[in-house]
Amino acid sequence: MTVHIIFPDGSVRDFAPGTTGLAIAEGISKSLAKKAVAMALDGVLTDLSDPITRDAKLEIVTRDDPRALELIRHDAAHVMAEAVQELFPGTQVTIGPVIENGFYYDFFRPEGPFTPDDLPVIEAKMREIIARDARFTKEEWTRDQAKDWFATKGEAFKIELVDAIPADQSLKIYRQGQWLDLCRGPHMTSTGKIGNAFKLMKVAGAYWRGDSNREMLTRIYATAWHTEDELKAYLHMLEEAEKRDHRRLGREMDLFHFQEEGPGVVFWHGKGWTLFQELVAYMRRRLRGDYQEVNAPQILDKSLWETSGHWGWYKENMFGVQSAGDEAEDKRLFALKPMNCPGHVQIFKHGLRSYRELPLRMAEFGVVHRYEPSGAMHGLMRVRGFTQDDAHIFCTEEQMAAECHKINDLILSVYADFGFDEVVVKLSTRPEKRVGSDALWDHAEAVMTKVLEEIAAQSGGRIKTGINPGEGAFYGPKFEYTLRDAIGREWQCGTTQVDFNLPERFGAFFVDKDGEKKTPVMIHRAICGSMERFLGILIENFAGHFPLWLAPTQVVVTTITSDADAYAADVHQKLLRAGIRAEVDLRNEKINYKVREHSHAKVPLIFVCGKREAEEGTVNVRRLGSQHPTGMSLADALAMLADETTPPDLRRAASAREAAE
RNA sequence: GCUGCCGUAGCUCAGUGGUAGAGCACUCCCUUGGUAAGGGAGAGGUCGAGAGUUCAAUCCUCUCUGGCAGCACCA
Repeated sequence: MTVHIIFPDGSVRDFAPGTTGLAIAEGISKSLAKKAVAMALDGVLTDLSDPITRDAKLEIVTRDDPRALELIRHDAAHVMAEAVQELFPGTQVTIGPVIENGFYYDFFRPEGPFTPDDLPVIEAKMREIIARDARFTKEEWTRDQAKDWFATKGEAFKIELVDAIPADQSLKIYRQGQWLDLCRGPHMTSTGKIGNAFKLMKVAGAYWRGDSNREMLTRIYATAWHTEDELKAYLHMLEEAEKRDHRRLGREMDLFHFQEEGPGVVFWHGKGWTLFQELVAYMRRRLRGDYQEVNAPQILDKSLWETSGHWGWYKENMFGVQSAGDEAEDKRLFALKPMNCPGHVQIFKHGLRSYRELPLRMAEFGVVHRYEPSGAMHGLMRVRGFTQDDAHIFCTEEQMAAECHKINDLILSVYADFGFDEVVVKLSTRPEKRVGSDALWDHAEAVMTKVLEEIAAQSGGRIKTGINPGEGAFYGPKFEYTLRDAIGREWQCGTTQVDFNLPERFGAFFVDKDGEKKTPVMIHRAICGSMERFLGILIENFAGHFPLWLAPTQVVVTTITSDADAYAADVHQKLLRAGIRAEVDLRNEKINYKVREHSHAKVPLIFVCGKREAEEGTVNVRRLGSQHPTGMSLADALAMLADETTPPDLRRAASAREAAE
């Protein structure tokens, strides 16, 4: 009896069953055995010391293998737990998974959470443990054995974990020196393999098992990498992300602010509002022809929200409104709208609708208010009052798939206009808490699954797709669109939600071909989602360097000496007349100073006008970030601006016109 | 909402149980300088709000409020 082992180069060798990966590595070369940290059996990472009992493809995984990174992080989590227990006896360990860019470990500490001051101490102890280079060894224990051990150690959380492991799974214990932990593995061969490219980042609270009714644990986040250079690069990336934080840029670029009296609501300044309006104007143009834009009231009687179901389900997240006058007799309770859909259904219901009107697409840049939990608020990304680029499509069931496609095309093309080409579309299926029959859900999910497949096929693989089981809205399945920004972060923005519930609740219907009343299907859809949040994403994506068509100030005209003031003012006027968002800076400051200031403000173009330019009728154009200004005639500059300030959709429209001529 | 941290000038931040300081920004004066900080002077703060301890609180305690990080939430 032998096992056939296939090596990466295709060669096959036979070994006695039970031969370990380490033995095989040693058989190949001493140096390989020394470098090996784990193996991949048929692509599955496994302990190097595991006996191989069946035919398999084998790869010896060395520390510099990309797959080893996960192991480095996981091993480091164990070492962190050991370090903490060595330094702080009485601290209980819980779980410590690998996450993107690193790992964390959750501890329970009766004496209170760790502080940032504890981190360097723990980190130093970790380096000490790593230097000891103790071997990782694996044992299989029985449940009772494990529970007894953790009971004597006072590890209540581990006992809960042991109980949570399914009966058919064996229970593995990994030892490193004197310390051990319950773990499914795999691990590298010894703690020394972790290396030194790690750093403890921050402490945070986290609920045991993610349940807000359970104990609050103290979590330590850390990052870990193959090499010091990778660690450095990661820390540098974090600094970059901090620099482009939209809250910071919003302040620096004078776009918006928040203040105490309005938690979670935005004060848009002139420049920020220009940006906002430019985005809305763009979206409006994209809707032209297909949608009718409407506007539904901001406050509506409570009863309407009872009918829609919001009062029952989401009352806690709604703002109630009524007369503030003490003497007022009208004590009717209204709600500030948290969603636009009930309003749109009212508009749909106003008058008899014919099947001929369907699909009826109703859009609104509706301002909605939601009472978000205080801890959820985050700059523009999560606010209590925001504007949705919302729309509701009333259609028949037969039209549903085509409408989903139409929305998909619009969403992808909008994202592309902002430079977002990497998009993931996920289908969220029926949640536990839901309305509607299983047959209805079966049908809706089948339709949308097919649409999803078609979306993936149409994109030629460019658009990734997936499923979020159980994540659908209570009234129907949905698509969620996630885009990736310039520094690789993902943002869920667009959504398409099929709704079999609301039209019926409100008794909305249309008259079909056969003269019968039918309930329409309603599709909720948003592209940017929240305009505020989308702008936050754009600010961070562009790091404040907006494309010219979006930039709040497109050009600043400025002078070198006051001799050119009149000329600069004239240039400024001509730019304004050409529809350019231009400012003029005639301050008695050095050109260095003015260039620096407008560059900090991220103005894309500075037109410098000196004596020379005034005499020649030219401007000296300095682009943001460029050290090499170029002179050109004012006419050329205006032509350039006319071209470069054209939004992408109007540019397409222009070339379509040309093609038609 | 939960845990921890924080709130001093428009911004970034020092500081002390005896009612406050810097740099940048702002205003004025000098300077007219060719592509990322010229010089000088001045103005600007009920030290987040309230209560308590104290002869005395920006500083210590409590409550509230807002923010930050993470968790939970996100129709």
